[in-house]
Amino acid sequence: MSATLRDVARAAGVHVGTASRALNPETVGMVNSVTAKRVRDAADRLGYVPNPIARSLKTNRTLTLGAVVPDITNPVFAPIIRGIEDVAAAAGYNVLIANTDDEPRREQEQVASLRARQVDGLILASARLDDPVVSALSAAEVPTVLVNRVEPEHPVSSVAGDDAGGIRQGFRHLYDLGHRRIAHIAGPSSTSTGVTRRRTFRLEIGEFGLNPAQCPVVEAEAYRVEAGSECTATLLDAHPGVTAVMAANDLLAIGCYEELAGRGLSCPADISVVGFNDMPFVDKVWPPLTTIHVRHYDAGAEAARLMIDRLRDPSLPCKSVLLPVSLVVRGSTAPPAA
Amino acid sequence: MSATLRDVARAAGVHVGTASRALNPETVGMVNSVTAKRVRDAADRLGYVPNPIARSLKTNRTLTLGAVVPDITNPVFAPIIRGIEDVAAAAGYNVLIANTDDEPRREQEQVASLRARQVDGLILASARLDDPVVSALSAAEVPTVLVNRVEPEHPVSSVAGDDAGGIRQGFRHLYDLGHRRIAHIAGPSSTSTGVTRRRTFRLEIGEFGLNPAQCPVVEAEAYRVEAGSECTATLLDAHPGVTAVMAANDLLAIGCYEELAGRGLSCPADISVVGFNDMPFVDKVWPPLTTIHVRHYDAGAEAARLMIDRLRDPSLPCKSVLLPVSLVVRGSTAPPAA
DNA sequence: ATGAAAGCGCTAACAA
DNA sequence: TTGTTAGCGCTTTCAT
Repeated sequence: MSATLRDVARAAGVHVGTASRALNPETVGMVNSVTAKRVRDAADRLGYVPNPIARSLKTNRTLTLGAVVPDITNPVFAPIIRGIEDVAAAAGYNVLIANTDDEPRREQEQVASLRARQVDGLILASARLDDPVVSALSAAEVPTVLVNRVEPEHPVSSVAGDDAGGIRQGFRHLYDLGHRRIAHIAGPSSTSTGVTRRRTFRLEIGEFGLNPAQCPVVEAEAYRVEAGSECTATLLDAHPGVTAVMAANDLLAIGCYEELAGRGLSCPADISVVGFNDMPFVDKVWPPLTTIHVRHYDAGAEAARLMIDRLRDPSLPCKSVLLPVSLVVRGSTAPPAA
Repeated sequence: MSATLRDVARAAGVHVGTASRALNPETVGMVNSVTAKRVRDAADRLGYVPNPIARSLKTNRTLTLGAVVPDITNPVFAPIIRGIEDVAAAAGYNVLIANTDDEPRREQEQVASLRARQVDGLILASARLDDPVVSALSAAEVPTVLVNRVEPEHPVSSVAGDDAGGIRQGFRHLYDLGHRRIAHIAGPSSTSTGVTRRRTFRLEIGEFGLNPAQCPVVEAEAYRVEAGSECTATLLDAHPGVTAVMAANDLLAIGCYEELAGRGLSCPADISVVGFNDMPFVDKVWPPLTTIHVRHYDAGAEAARLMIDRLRDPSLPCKSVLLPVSLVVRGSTAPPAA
């Protein structure tokens, strides 16, 4: 096996305690610099690698974060994870990832498992609205940061894209193009993104003086392509006059594309479509999707930063960060047919 | 803080050793079943959660696996990770993920960091051909499994898609369509996928009796969209007569699309394109990409299975699994123009 | 500035 | 079957 601190101490002719102090940046000040050097040399010579398990047992900190996402395979969450990992790694933290597939029970289990593993903090991208897991965490005073989702009820830190701003930009874009019959495929009302985007859409109808009866909203069961198709079908059956649809997310927009194609309708000639998120490759579909760009990587990075700051200074208050988003105009939007 | 084993023991009126045995499935046989029940009840009552840190310190096993990928954001690697996580979780293992961005130095650092964290085994999706990291791991007898990449030189377990079979299927498809001037955009020769796919392509030229001078190969610097565009440009400049291109990967194929579009060439009317991997959304680009489907999730799952079997029984020999792949014909291939 | 020693929570070897 | 005890490798308090 590899060398232990005791081996290093012996090789340097000091006691373990001294060796420990010499090797720890925070305590090296307590030790004579020449002794410290002797210890460091011995450590190098023996290829000493500290055992974080032993340290954790003593310090009650694992330098490990838990990250819970619905599905790491989802193009929205992968960059979030990457952002978390990058800043965590830079701060000496590792991150344990868990997928929930959006099932409350799995979320519960995964969080329990991560807590059992003694993670120092939990970053949740999977929080539902009014999620009991979040209340439990907050009650247990487990450092928690929400990302991509928001929880107005509990005092937890969170970072998310500016959902309302995004919808506003998309709406204005369609309006400026001349659309007056705009539909919304809303996300699940169990998600904060779903409800915020939908609420903002509703508000915009009034804001622009459009006729609510001509601007229908239909809610998707989940942020999935198939749900987007189904909603589009419902939408078009009930409101054939719609000239544009604003989807709560790119996946739903793609589903919308499919239903449109299935009906022989062309986008954007017959119907314009706007997505949300600007996932990778959404610029390669046909037509290239006009959507709202969200900086998911930055969201993850910021969440990790919040977490680490909080860990360093537990007295820090909760903080909610809203990341700016931006409209990316591509090929799926055009003026309505005359 | 939460209850410790000592608390449980006290509450149950037994000694820690007994409590430990009673709570551990593998040793519960050594303890009187009524005592065991008493201990279990006490544990439940106190909400006892074992501290894996303490256990690890004693047992030298962390029940944690390390997974090293170039980039978790890459649609090929996300499912691999997911496969790993799912089977790992089912076996009680957690997974620590590290990204290398395909930089050898980062790979080295990440592996070192994971080893320092005492992971029980390492799954590498980032291995280059003849990777010194792999030799080091094998020399240090760290349980290692390669996924998506293969290392013929060292005795390590690996699981990968059938690269040769995939290229053969794609080649035959193009040949059957009538193509005789088929080009290959090869992956980096630092990857086993790059060299195997390229070598097989070369072999197929002979196999089908085509003229090698009319079937050029150009190597991409990396599996990236831009590289695909550049290679296509080089290819078309030097061999304007090519009627089909077989890309070593979907990203390269998409890059090929872009260069084709840039030159006003149409796919598949002017040039057919075949990808490799069948990444998510590649069926949504235009034209829908004909490609080789690889079961990445299964690859990850199988890799984790190999790892866990090996951990349970270290005497098990190394194993190399080749996953079958299949051609998915979509819209990017057609007979050559007359 | 350094040494000595206790102990984090658990497992396992040994005793009884 | 159960009790006892010695650590796993480290940090940290208390002496010196």
